[in-house]
Amino acid sequence: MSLPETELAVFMERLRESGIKLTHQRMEIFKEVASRMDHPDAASVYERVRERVPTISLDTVYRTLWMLKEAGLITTLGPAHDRLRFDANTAPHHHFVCTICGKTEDFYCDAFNSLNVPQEVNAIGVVERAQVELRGLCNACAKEETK
Amino acid sequence: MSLPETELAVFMERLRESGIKLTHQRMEIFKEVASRMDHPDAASVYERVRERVPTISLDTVYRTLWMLKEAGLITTLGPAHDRLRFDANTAPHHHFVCTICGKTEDFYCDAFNSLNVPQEVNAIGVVERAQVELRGLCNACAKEETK
DNA sequence: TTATTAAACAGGAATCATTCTTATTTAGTA
DNA sequence: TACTAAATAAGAATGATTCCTGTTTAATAA
Repeated sequence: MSLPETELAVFMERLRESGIKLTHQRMEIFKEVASRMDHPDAASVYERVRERVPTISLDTVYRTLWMLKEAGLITTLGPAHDRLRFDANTAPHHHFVCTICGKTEDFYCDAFNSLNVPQEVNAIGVVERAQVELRGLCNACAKEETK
Repeated sequence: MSLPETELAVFMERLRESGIKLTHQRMEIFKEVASRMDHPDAASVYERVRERVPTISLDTVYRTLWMLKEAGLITTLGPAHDRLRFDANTAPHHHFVCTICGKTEDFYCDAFNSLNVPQEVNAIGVVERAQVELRGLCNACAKEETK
């Protein structure tokens, strides 16, 4: 529940320098998502923040989370902003995911195929497969960016 | 478009040994998803298969894709069967994802923080972050499994 | 080959997450 | 304290996915 002073200060500074208004709602949403070590979905953030700000809307939660992502203060899990995708490539391979358009490309790398899983993970579960996920800008989106 | 004989044989054998009926629809859906190197969503598979089997339903495509995943013939991208999740952990870390329940846990590993990205990837785009994604069974689901 | 039956199917309705629209409120500034 | 562009709340709309129900079919055995 407790949040380091610095994190909150970075958040406020980041908004100010981008000319984004610092609202009560944004403050509470950021505090909520930053204080949680699980990976909450929007509905879960909404439920919790609502205890403190009963009139908040789900739409505001979504808008704020995307804004935080835009500002580089949080990230999303899974292919960005996109729907479920299926993969029939059963050979060992890895993924490059564009953080803008969500495009996912396979690539191959022997070194990545034989990663040594750390002890620590055994406490969580049994690993069946290890994949490297590279996130960045694909060439098409990089071209857009330079405008 | 062409699909190695062996892949199709494995598919048919896998269904037979599980007592799952080999239908025309399942055959076409598997052939479609197995022959594509992109990562199609259900709607895209549906559109393509419909050219050959005009009466097929979207529901059948979904059911069949999940069945193929259950049988280990395909995988899904992103957190399993689940919605978009947000992550405020900005420190370098990695993920363990349970393939059954979709639960995602952070873990830390210095060796994984400094992976050498292969040349090949430069042709795709610019990498901003490298994360290892371990997939497997979490302890809770493993316990369920042993029944 | 034909009959039987449980499984699978098609089609449409229902659900659920996410986004959009619009009228109202508010943070930042003068 | 007043002004204004930006942000909000509420509910409608959209879009993906799943459920429901009556019909069809693959697998099996006579």
